[in-house]
Amino acid sequence: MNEEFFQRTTIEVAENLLGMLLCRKMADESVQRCLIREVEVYDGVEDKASHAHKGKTKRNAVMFGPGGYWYVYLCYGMHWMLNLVTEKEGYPAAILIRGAGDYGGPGVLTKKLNISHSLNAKLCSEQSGLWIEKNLASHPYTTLRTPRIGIDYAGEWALAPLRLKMAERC
DNA sequence: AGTAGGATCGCG
DNA sequence: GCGATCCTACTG
Repeated sequence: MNEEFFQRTTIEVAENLLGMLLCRKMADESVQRCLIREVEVYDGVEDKASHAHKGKTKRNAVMFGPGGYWYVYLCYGMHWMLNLVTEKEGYPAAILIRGAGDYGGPGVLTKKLNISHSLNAKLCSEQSGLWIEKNLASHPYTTLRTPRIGIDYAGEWALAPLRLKMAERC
């Protein structure tokens, strides 16, 4: 994936991300490929649920940079959250990857794939050991949109249908 | 320097 | 429904 892919609107990238493969080079040089099933959109400074809402800080600085980089941070003192930065330089936005492969929940995902702070601000590319690939064997699915998880404090933004989930077509 | 509050999880 | 657990950001 090149920067053209990541620097579109966040919702666009999120829709594309579903059904693609999250690829991780493990310590033993093997590569794990996980189908991305669930993501959440955090778009702009207006969004009260976004870390960018309170302005640029040392932690969230990556969100303000160009799309195509990983934003990894610690949550609740024990879980690493994996986000993909989107949009152009100066516009803070990211997509939280909540579920991929058989791993449900953002904290479980990063634990299984051995993802932590060392990947923060790294490029989403094979050279960094964590990247995205198109899924050549994709199955048909529909996209389910619901409110995001764990952000009740965000007022009206807590209701916005910014969680995208892959659902089997029936 | 001290502190409040999380984009969670797994066990009851 | 709750406790674990620690970093960040904000306050004084």
